[in-house]
Order: sequence, then structure tokens, then C-alpha cells
Amino acid sequence: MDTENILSEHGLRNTEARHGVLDVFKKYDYALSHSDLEKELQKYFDRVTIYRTIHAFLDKGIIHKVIDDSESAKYALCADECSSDRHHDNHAHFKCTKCGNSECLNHVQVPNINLPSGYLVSESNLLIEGVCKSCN
Amino acid sequence: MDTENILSEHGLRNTEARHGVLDVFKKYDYALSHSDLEKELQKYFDRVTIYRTIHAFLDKGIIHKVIDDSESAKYALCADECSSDRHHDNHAHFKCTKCGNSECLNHVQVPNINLPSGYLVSESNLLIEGVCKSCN
DNA sequence: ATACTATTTGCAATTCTGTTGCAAGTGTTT
DNA sequence: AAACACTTGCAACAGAATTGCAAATAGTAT
Ligand SMILES: [Mn+2]
Ligand SMILES: [Mn+2]
Ligand SMILES: [Zn+2]
Ligand SMILES: [Zn+2]
Repeated sequence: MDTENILSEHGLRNTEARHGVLDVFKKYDYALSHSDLEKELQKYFDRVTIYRTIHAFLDKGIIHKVIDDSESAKYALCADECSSDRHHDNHAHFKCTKCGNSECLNHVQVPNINLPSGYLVSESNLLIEGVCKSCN
Repeated sequence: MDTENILSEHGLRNTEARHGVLDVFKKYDYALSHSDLEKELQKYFDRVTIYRTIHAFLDKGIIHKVIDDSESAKYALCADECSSDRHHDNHAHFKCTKCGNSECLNHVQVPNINLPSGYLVSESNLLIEGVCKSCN
């Protein structure tokens, strides 16, 4: 879908900053941190704007957080149709120990786990580490 | 095992700071962040020392990082014998959305996942969120 | 028991990450 | 074109983590 429609369909105004951030996400096939975005966009937008754009995109279901054992959070585009109400990114993530990139494994479902009684599960997150296709 | 032996067996000198940090880990059954440790120990040790102790313990296999979608990293004692060379904490982690605590599910193995060819898996991390035994 | 040396610690300074308040600017609707 | 709410940039701030260096100390050799 084209960038402007993605924004308006998620209830966001079509501003230059949001357009710019969204295009950077589209350009890469791995998850990006705030500082990744900043490197590409600092000439055009303030770092605070990038933070606020990330928050807006997260809230509206345009991106999702990719968990990672590293310090700073990373984000990737939602493949399915997500919204404020309903995020359904129930896939595993892969982090390459060589290149450091994290990617969505959109076709690898997170398995259901049986927990000891007394626990109530609401969500699961699976992070697999190793060497990615490109680095192998 | 007693605190001093844990330290020396992992090639670390038996200092007050390390003894203190290790005892705090033993005292709680959930994962601790730097700031959790600082709250208990700031009267006795500098915060930088606590950071450096965490790094040393991680490196030597006394603690492992507990993945968490939240801001700051958390750590927990390794149950099995881990070392610099070999960390094997292949269990799931549970984060309670009520109390906020993260615990090791030492008896819940992370299942083996089949990845598309080309990927080399070295480690898996499973984070389950929901309501814990105590809060339920 | 003492002396020696490499390691560890505390402190101050610095960097990096993320948030907030507010005035100016912009997108959308009418 | 005008109105208004939303968005942005800037400056200030807060928190998390790292670094350099001098002083202190653990473990070992004497
Ligand atoms: Mn994903
Ligand atoms: Mn654990
Ligand atoms: Zn790679
Ligand atoms: Zn709980």
C-alpha cells in the first residue's frame, strides 16, 4: 500500500516526518532502532519528532516492537493489518550474531506453551539467535 | 553453593561488592535490574561498581540476562553451571503484567523451532507474558 | 607476617537514550 | 480562505550506562 494511505487509514495525518519515517522502514527488511532512523533522517527532522513518530506508529499498529537482548528497542512494520485495538504479530524474531540485524520471521509462529497451573498467559515472544541467511 | 565459592569457581575475586550483589540475587526469586540492586546496595557501593559487577557476573556465567520488552535489562542467577564459554539457560521466562516481576521458568524448555534453510540457530529466548501464580 | 602486583573500587565527567513544556507551524475540514 | 486541532522543533531535563584515573584491596609470592 502506498505511504499516504497507510497513514490516513491508521488515523494519522500525512506529514513529512511520518512519510519520511515510514519510507525508511519500507527500505529495510530488518528492524530499526530510533538511532537507525535518526542516522537517516536527522538532516530533515528533529530527534524528538522521530521518537514521537515511533510512538504514534506503535499506537496505531503500523509498527511493532521487536524484542531483542540488546540495549535499545527496535521496531518493524506490521505485516498484517494491525490497529490501536488489535495487534497480531504472533511471529518469531531472529537476531543475527554476525551482522547484528533483527528480522521478523513472519512465517514462524510462536508455539503455544503449557505452563504450570496458576499462570495466565496473555502473550508470547520468541527471539531466536544465530547466523542469518545472508551471513551464513 | 556458598557465595565465596561461587565467586572463586568462576574466576572472580571475593570482594565485598560482589558478595553483596550475589546475596541480593539469592534473596529474590525474580529477575533484578540494575536499579533494583542499587536500591538495596547504594549505601554500601557505588552505582558504577554495581554495573561492573553485573558485567563480570554475566561474562563469567553467574547470571544471565532475562529478556523483557520493557525499558531496562533484568538479570537472574544461572541455575545450571554456566561459564564464560558456555551459557545454557535454555528455559522460558515469564513476565507478570500485574506485579511487573519477571521470573525464570527453569522447568519450561524453549521448544526447538524449524527455521527456513540458510539459518543457523545458536540460542532461543522465549518470553511469556501474563499473570503470575502469586497475582492470579 | 610483609611486600608486591594485578585487580577492583569510588568519584567525577561524559555520553547516550528518552521525555516534557511550550510556542510556532501545518494538515484537514468546513 | 478561515478555523482548529494536531504536529513539530527547540531547549531543558531526567535517567541509564560508560570511561579515565587515582586510591584501595585481594590474592600471591617472599
Ligand atoms: Mn516482527
Ligand atoms: Mn532465566
Ligand atoms: Zn546476519
Ligand atoms: Zn505477578
